Amino acid sequence: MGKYHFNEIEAKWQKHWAENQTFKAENDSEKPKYYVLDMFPYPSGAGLHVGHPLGYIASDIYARYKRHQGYNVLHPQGYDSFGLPAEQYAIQTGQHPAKTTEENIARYREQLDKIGFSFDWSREVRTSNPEYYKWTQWIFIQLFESWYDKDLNKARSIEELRAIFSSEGNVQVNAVCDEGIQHFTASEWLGFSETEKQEILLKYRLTYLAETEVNWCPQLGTVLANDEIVNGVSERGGYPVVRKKMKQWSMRITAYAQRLLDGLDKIDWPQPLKDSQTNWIGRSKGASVKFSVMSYELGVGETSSHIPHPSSLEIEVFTTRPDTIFGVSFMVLAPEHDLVSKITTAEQKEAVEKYVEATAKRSERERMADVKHITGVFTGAYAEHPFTKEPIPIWIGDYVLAGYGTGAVMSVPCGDQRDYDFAKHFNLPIPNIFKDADISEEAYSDKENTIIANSDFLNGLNYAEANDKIIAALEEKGNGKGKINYRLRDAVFSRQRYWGEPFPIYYKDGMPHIIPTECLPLRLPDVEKYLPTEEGEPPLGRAAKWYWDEKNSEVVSPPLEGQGEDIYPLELNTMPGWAGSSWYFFRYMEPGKSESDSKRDEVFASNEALNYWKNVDLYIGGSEHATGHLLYSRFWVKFMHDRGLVPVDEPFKKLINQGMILGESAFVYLYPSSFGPIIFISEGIYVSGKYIDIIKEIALKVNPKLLITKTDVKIHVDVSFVNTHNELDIEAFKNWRPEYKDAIFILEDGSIYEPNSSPSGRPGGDFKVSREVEKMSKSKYNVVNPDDICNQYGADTLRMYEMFLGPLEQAKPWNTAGITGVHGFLKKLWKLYHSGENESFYVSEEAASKDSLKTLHKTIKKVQEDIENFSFNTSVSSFMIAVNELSAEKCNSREVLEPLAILISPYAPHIAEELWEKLGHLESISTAPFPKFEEKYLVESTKEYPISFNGKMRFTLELPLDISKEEIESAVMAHEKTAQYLEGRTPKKVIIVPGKIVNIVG
RNA sequence: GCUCGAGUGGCGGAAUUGGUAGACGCGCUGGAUUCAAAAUCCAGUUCUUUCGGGAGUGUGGGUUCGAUUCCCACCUCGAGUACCA
Repeated sequence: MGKYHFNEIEAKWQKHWAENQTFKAENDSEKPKYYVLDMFPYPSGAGLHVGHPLGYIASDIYARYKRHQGYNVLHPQGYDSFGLPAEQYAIQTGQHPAKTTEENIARYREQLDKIGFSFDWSREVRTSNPEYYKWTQWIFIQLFESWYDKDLNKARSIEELRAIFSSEGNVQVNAVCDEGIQHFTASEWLGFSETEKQEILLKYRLTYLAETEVNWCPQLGTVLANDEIVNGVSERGGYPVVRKKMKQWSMRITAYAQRLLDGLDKIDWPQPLKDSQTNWIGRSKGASVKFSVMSYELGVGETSSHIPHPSSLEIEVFTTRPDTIFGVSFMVLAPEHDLVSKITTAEQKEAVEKYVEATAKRSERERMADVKHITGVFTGAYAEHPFTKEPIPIWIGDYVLAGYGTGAVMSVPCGDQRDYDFAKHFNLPIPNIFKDADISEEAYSDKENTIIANSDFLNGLNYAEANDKIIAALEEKGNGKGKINYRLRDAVFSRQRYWGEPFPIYYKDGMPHIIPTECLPLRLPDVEKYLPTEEGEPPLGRAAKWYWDEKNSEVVSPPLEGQGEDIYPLELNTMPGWAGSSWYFFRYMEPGKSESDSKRDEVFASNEALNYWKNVDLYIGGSEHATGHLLYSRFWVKFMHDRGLVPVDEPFKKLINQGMILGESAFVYLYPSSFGPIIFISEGIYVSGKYIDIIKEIALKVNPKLLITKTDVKIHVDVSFVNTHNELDIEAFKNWRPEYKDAIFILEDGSIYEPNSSPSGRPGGDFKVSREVEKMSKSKYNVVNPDDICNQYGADTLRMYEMFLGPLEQAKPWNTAGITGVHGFLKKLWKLYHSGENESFYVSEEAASKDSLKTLHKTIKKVQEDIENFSFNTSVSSFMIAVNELSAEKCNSREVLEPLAILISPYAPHIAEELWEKLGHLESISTAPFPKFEEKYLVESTKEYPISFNGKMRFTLELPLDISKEEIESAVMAHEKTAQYLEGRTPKKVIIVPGKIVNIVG
């Protein structure tokens, strides 16, 4: 009875919470609302490891704390269940991803339930559920049906754009759209065919089709992510990968660049995260400048007939330093730049093509990171300097990336280090345009302290003056203008994959058309194989029925030759992972479908729900989402806000990043002997090097001539075979892999392992492994499973230990050995309430001691501050200190033990509920008011002053707190130890900070 | 390469605004209890030392009566880098 039976207690309360729907959020409540959300988990086949719940535990503590504070808390959970791993698994095994996803979710749920989270599961969402992705498709259609009005600075409906075109053409329209759209009048517009109109409208839509560069792997017939490419070849299979242009759906996120930047000031996010979004968006002020390509009559070299219209070609560059334009001595285009093939001369053709081909094999990241190898090729062509009219050689170089800016740079080697290095390497001129600047060794890039020289009308001006003057001159000449440039690129939205949302799009006369919203969801069709088709089309190309019958509004089989005139092919790509996760937080606001008032079938979320919950108050997740999910969802929310779909324009008010929990991998050293079984070497023997002689002895019996050399081979061993003392369970290890069955083990003491005769009596007691901290992953065999921890120590122990490991936002290694400390603490806590006979439950109704009340109140203060600062690790320490003190004081009064149970309940909810019930309460502890801190219990009358000499603390002295500085000084100077440390010197100065410190200088 | 973050005992980490460095826990050492083990309890545990002391928060400088904390330069590790989620 008296013992802490965590397994029974936890099962009992988890059942109680589920049956009573204790954590169900209300959409209609007198209480203030609070919305706590975790980043969407992807249900992987490996299940949860102890690193995953870290953030969930933190947010759960916060959610429970807020309930104690009297809030109506929404704390939901669901699954981001579309994604690549399930598809990869489907390719390997042929199983439908829906099936494996379902299984993975069931496993996740089971694991999550064991940890005792206070989730409102009635609101669960799954992105791969048609009931959910219907609305992802619906939002896509809203984007398709919208354009961005720069004058009003918001998204508007395409219908309004059509109306403008019909009444006044497009000349006055100030929109974010494709480049180079021709102007037309209202009457011209009305004269266009529907297909022509669609073609034009597509250039304005917020989601549109565009040619974008991708990593194409011809053998796999698919596009790869950068991290699926290792050393230029595919991670899977090792096939070559090339950069290739492909027509894909894009999202005009660049329309929102400035608003995404401005919005950062309104949200409470960690500064590094804001910084990374700021840098990602990359706003820079400068000028766009056009350089004409020179015809050969103006340039040098032979005349060349392959330039179609001499001087009509232009290279547009963006520069942040237009003031340095007179320092331009060459230009560099990205090898993929459209103009490259048009301007390259016959002599340079071969070299250029070779270079372009070589560049196509390099990844963007590789090109950015590699600054050591300077490469490039001269195109043979020249551009005309807009002011000096001098010819400027045009080069191509892979340090210029096609997707950045215009994919071309004007190179000013005296002012930019990369240009400088390029010029030095290829022996190009480096004209100096800075007064008194030394550019013999490196470029001079300081723009604040510079005076422009050798620059015609800019001579003698500083950066700001020159900048303004040159922009004015460029605008006057018509070959440039001041411009704000963003590094942010439009987001590619197509994936050549199966396991994602189908686009509600079909193609008619080559133009995309949307499926009527009442026909949604457009369900993902079945395919017999999850690979691309033989023609290199995405997997949806394999679907038997994947055509749209416009007349009957249904998905049909492909039409036979000459038949089915209203039947059109459906889009074969699917949406990316971030589609479903860009709006899911709104779905949770609407009650789940099991509720009678749920409107989930009619709307993505009802207005009442959206207006009640507004935005997420606290969002916890990893910083790796900084520029993906967290930027895309802000974009979608701003768009939805523009179109009046949601009342807020930022999704997450406060955000906290949690760090990664790392694993402690175990390794065994291996000698790959050629003369017999594999030999494994215990850590100590390996480190000392003594193993060589031992192996020689073994080898001697086989063949005395064998040469034994050192080994540095070590392999991962499953951490479940290793105990907390780093000792390997040899028998379990031998059974792990058939090839280890007959292996020889050299033990820590140098002896050879014999089954059943190990010195310690247990199998393999004396074989040690080495440890290393690595990412926790299945492939490293270092995964620790939370349900194992729950079974052995309980969920409350797991929750507290995860918090105890260290600061929430930092990465830290998991070490199961340390968990006993936290578990012991919970046992001690239990004991505090079981001081009766035979360890039975006992609390007294008598007043608590002064010391106990002091312990309680300093703990209330600390824990409250800690929760509000997300410093959960330090509050676990405070609980330990509190329980240690109360145990020493033999405290058993209700006055202290009752508030203590509430205090600890966000962290260890099961034991808290159990104690609460034993204290005589019938209601769950989850909404009991949080204890109130009272200063009066903490007031001190004296202070133990540290007395320092020259900043070094030497002794302490207890003095009343209400005495004056002078009194402190005389008390300190009168102390015998003071004289001892002064060794006869007279102090130069005595620094006294009342209540803090005394420092004697001299 | 670029951007951001982190370096404190054997280990995880603590230290409110610049004010007693190492709280709390693990591990380790010794002891109590036990036939024994587990569990539990008690004491000790930064290093060094001639036992007076001395050194000490990645390295080297600086500011200050006083620096883990502020400033400058550097080193190492980790994360992100646009189709992993």
